[in-house]
Amino acid sequence: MSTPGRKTVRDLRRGNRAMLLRALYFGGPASRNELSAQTGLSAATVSTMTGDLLADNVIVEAGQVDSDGGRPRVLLKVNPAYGYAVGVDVGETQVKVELFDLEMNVRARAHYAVRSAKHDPELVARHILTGVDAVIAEGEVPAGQVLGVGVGVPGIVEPGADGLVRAKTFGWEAVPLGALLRAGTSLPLVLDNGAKTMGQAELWFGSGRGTGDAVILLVGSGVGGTIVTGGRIYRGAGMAAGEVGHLKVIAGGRACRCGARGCLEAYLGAEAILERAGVEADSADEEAALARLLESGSPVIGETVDLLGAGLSSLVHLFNPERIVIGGWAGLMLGGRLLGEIRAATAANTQAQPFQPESVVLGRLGPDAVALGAATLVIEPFFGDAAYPSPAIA
Amino acid sequence: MSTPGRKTVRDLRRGNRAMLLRALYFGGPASRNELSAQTGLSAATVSTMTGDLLADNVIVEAGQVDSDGGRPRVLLKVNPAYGYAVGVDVGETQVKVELFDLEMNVRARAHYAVRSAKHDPELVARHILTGVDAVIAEGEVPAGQVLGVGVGVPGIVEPGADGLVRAKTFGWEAVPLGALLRAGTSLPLVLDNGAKTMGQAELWFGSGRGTGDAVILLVGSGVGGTIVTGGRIYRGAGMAAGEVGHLKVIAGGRACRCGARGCLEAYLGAEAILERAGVEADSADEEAALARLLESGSPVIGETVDLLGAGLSSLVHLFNPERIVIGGWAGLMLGGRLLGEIRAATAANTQAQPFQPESVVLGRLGPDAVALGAATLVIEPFFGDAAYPSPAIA
DNA sequence: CTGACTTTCTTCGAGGCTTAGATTATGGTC
DNA sequence: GACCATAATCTAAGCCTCGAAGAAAGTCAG
Repeated sequence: MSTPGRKTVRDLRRGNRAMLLRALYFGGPASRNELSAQTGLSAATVSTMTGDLLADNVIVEAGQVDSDGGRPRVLLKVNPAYGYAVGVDVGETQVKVELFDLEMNVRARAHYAVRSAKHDPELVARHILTGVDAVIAEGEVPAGQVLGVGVGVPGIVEPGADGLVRAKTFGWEAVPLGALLRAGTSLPLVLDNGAKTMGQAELWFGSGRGTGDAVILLVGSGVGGTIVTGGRIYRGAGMAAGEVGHLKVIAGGRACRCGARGCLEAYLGAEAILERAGVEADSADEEAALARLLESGSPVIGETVDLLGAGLSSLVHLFNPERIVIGGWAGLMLGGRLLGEIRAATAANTQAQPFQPESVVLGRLGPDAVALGAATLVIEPFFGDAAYPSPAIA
Repeated sequence: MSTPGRKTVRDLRRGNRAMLLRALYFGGPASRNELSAQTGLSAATVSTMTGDLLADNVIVEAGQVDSDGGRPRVLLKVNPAYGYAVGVDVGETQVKVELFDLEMNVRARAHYAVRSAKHDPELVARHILTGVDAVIAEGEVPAGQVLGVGVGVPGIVEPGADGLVRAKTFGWEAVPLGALLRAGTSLPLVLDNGAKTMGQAELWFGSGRGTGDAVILLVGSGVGGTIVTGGRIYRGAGMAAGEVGHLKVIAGGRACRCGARGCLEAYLGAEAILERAGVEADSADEEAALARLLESGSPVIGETVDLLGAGLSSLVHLFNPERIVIGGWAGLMLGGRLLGEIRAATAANTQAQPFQPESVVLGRLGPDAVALGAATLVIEPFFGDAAYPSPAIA
């Protein structure tokens, strides 16, 4: 058994405070009275608590609204300028650094091209660090108000202070990216898999919004995923859960770049699809090539849909999710034209009872959400009880 | 986002009380002092809380132990006679009803043979109800002390008051077993999939003990499973999660009795293995037949191990579990001789990083644990904050 | 313009909770 | 028998949330 193990009477207030902040953050502006109804807390408690939060400048007033013949209600909202978070997307071709306020409006950006196929860890770290300084300067944010830096990387991030990253596609074998960054900044750092940061973005602001149990698929050049249980990203015992790309669909089948055979990623990512169709394309023109292939009516596409359906069926039977979100540029391209076929293929592989075809939907945020999601990782502790496994912190 | 939403100061005590009971239940007898250390609660709190629990008769003293030259410590333990739970295993060939005390000692049993392939729901319900009365009478338990009846059934149990069960193998299509039982007893009822009740048993008392994230496989005639996240069984949005048997291993492959193709269960359960080997056997002598097949060195066995390895690999990549437990009579038979091969097959399909071959282990409880696990479902609320999705309650 | 009414928000006392520190209980050691 | 060590309980203090009562800030009829 695990130990939820809450303790003192003070944790109680922390928890309730977090709940109230969540209601305010995701439910938009609300009056004290509405908050009381939403959270179940008494009006008295809401009153003292909002008093504290206002004093701390975490929330601010946001206008008034008349009430039928009574005292008008004062609306409250989270103060977007209370703090800022930096989100970083370490991608195949570039490093993107963006500064967000608490409402996740972009305040500044910095992009650095990276020569494909050559991902020197130290260079990447340097890009990130200069980028962080640049966006903070450009965004004109007071020094103490940056809450932290979230970094979405390919591959698996090991738990631990060094932020060890293993990413086959980058040729990274236990690269201590966390330590490299730690040496150059004193801001709080959070590292996580890019597919998970993107999943977090879809969960908070996109198609996953409001769901407690969901699977979010990121189909780009390769395939990644995020599993949501109980409204939170599930990371497993060693932060490596949710590797949907290496779900087996045909045991002993096509070789995958991970070294094994028959993984979903051996059939589904843009790279695998193009290879299977015999199309040559380097990562720069994958997008155009995939679009052409889709138009051409190649049988490879039909096979791909079938295999995706089989994979989704496995996910349905294992997780019984409320929703399945397909994202990533290739996923959106495929799903944009073939969502009906994908749903049908899934249904064909799945017992009717637990599966609703309409639960398979497309992502709403586009492929740029990795940095956004990485920034939310920095914000998340605000709204949580922190009694959950968190991404690696360096 | 989900809403942990704890509220009043009273929930706090309930939570701490549950934590303390858990420590006592799973950690065996302990002194107040040890409890204080284990739970992190102050000695004073432990003192008042144990006072309450003693007054309520939930715990009892269990002897003394000298301490180096000081006041001897008084040991406390959960009172096994505080209450009793009935566990029911609705199996293919029989209905087993067993009465347990809080320490999960069996106090009485009643078994009812069921003619194979004919599972009249009303008959099953009648067997259960007579069985419940019989074991309570035989166990000589005071009327008010039976805490409830837990029932492990094949197939999927829908959430809701009627306890709707869907079990293809029984030909049950939305059978309201909960309602049928409700009509015949006023005891609290809990229904869940038999693979999950067994998983719960392994989690609490068997090979899964102490793990927070685990996958427990039940391989019998068919294949079922239990997924454990955060120390609790994960049930998904509609109680249907963890259907490991319908994980795809070869998309478009062999037909499964669920109607789809390529499921793990189309290759792995005793039924599927024997079919693939061309052995005729009805459910009564499946066990002997499988044993013979294993001795014979049939190539089917090697294939089976490979496919099991592929399936486990999928589970590793999705859940990153701390441990994988293989249980069920066929699973134990297979794993008993071929555990090394199974581990190797899994490793061959899996990236080295997140997977430790030794994390695949055999179950420790044998196939009789379904009823035991069902009874624990009745006990579980005692130790929990109940703010988690629970099995269907009728 | 005034007074009644409505609705929102704040204040206050009560009841609970956990904690730290003092106190009592219970044994051994010299 | 004096002294010490450890275990368990008692007491006072500080938080927390809640319900009820009161204050605030409008509307609306006459």
